[in-house]
Amino acid sequence: MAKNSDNDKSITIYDIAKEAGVSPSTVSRVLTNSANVRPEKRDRIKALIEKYNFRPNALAKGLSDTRSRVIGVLMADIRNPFYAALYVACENAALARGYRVILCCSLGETEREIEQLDILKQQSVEAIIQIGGRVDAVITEPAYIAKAKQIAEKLPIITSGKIDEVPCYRVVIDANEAVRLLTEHLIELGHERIALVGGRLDVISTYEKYMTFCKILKNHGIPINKRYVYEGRYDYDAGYEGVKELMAMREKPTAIIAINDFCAAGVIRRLIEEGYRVPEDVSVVSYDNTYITNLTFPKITSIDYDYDTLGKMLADTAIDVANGESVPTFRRVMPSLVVRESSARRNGGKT
Amino acid sequence: MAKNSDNDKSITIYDIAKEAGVSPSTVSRVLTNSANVRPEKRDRIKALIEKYNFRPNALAKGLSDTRSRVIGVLMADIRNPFYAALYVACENAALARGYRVILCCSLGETEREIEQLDILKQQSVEAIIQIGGRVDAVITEPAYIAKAKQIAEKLPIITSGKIDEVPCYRVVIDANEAVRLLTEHLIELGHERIALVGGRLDVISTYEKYMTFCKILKNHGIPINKRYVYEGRYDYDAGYEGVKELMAMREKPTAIIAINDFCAAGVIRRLIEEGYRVPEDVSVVSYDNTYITNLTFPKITSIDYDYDTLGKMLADTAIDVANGESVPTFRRVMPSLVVRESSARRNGGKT
DNA sequence: GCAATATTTGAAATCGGTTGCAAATCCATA
DNA sequence: TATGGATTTGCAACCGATTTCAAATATTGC
Repeated sequence: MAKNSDNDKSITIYDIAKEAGVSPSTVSRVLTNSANVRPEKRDRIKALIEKYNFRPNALAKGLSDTRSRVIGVLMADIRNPFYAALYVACENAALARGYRVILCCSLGETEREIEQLDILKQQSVEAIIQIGGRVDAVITEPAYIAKAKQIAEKLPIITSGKIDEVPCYRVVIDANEAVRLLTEHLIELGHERIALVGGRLDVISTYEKYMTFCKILKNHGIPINKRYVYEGRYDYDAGYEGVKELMAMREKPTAIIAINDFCAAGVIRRLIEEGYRVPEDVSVVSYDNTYITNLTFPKITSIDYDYDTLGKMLADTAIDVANGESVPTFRRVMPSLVVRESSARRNGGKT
Repeated sequence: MAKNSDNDKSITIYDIAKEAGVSPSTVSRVLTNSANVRPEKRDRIKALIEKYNFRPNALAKGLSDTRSRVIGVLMADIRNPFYAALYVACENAALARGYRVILCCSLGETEREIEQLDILKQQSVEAIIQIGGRVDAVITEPAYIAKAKQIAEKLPIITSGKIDEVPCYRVVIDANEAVRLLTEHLIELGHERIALVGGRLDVISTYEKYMTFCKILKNHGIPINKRYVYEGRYDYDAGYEGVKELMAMREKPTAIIAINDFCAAGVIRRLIEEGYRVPEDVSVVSYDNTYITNLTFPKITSIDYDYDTLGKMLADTAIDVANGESVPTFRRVMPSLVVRESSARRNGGKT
């Protein structure tokens, strides 16, 4: 049961070397495939490696060649399916290129995230992927900026968001397109009284969504009603509370864009509790297309980000930069709309 | 933007030493607090550490003192909220004791999981927490056993499940108690025709649940109907399909125990589609108490495992064992029942 | 003020790999 | 068979910490 005492020592390159009757350098060479080794010896060494199931110590390797082959992924909370999906996508992409990934979750605490930037550096990661800007944590505190700046001087930072004043590589979802897809989807279904639920306008990404939303309405000649914007957190409760407020209005919205799937679930729940039918009376759509969209009834129409592609782009950018290749500092990926059951043509139903 | 070229080199203990006019050993001593250092020097060194925000290279540290202060966590899929919750709990507990955590997800592929056992060892983790036995992946293939056995000789393995033939420390949820809580909850509500949906009986943990379930029914003098068991995967579809089959029967069940929350969501969906009301016509309960229980309508009555406690126990066990402390090889944690909206007293309703 | 003891300190070895350089071995050609 | 160039190999230094051991310095008691 390995009480961490007895035969703890692992096999090293020296053991292999001795048994093969060669020098450690030679073993290293076959390990890394970095130079020719006489076939006869090579086979002998390989056999031993096989026999003992030898794996070079990753710590030592990282130390000596100063290439740790590890990248760090920093995000708010892996329990959020949006992040989890992206994490797995990044990891798969990294793995495919021989890199490992270290995960750090700030859980929304700025201080912890600052700490984690240091930890990642300490772990000799070759690059940091910061997946952020999507949750309540508004990480723009000066202390965070300062630390990120400091780190960014040593290590490339790749972000799916945006870190003020900090030079980093950005791989972002085209938010304008996302807003457009949702808004025009609803407009095509005949909706004009469209409400926005959840998210805070002092979060840049949310604010941008709002602005685009207004622009699109204007383009379609639909009047903008500021009362149709319910600011809140990025969770279920925000949706639930938002509906309470919106449906108490005289001119009730006929469609709601929730800031994410969690929020949409809250929206739907409250609507149903109040006796509205979704989507017959009110259409509900949201961003993220996590599996939550399939768990509610009705299933939610949502914006999909193609997590695999996005994750791969993040990881590839990180690894390319780490390898000194020149990489565009800005990339965007296009979202798409997945229509499910929660959105439908507007009817004359109850107002 | 750190193109991984220019001033890549980080500050080392030597730099600090030189500037402080002392030897590296001395710096190391203040770093690890392992011996006295004259206050004057100590302050000087600490100031420099502060000034440069110096953090000792974790690779070098791990290499030299052969204590990596890292434990590995191996699970099927972090995108599953059950695992995610447990992971975060483990990580927090580990962090609190100065340990870091490396996450590996097998994504249900046995081969990948085998590979990851090697990777973790290669990373010099001090212990491996294997959170498993809960999903479709029935990891009992001989190759896996063999590898786990091999690893277990070098490294302590702590599991929330059970790995055949492999000696490991176990921290498990009392499944009997979980089954009992659910079953008696339903019986108290007047249900006798209780169905089991999802899960495969050739998965040991599922089989054990089934056996306990039967025993409890018998204790209450309720006849066992084998047709009320719908085997399937551990997901939404299993629940959805299960209901289709069960509700086609003559004597329909009045309550359903789903193998987990995903499955329960499918169960509820299908019931509603078929015109049943939950819980008025059919009660639905499940295991895991993930946040999914709050997203459905009605919210799901589910078994909670107290993830924080479980995670802490796993992490503490891992760290204690790694530190050579003697630790019980078996621990159990008691689950509890969280009653929500999906279960109610049986009524005479439609059969 | 000096010996004896206690505390600080630094030199050097170590952890387990990689790699530059020079020596050793190989092969082909003259 | 000797000669030259190309391959293969091993030695030794290095990556950045920790730690043992002995030397240097400080403190104490007399």
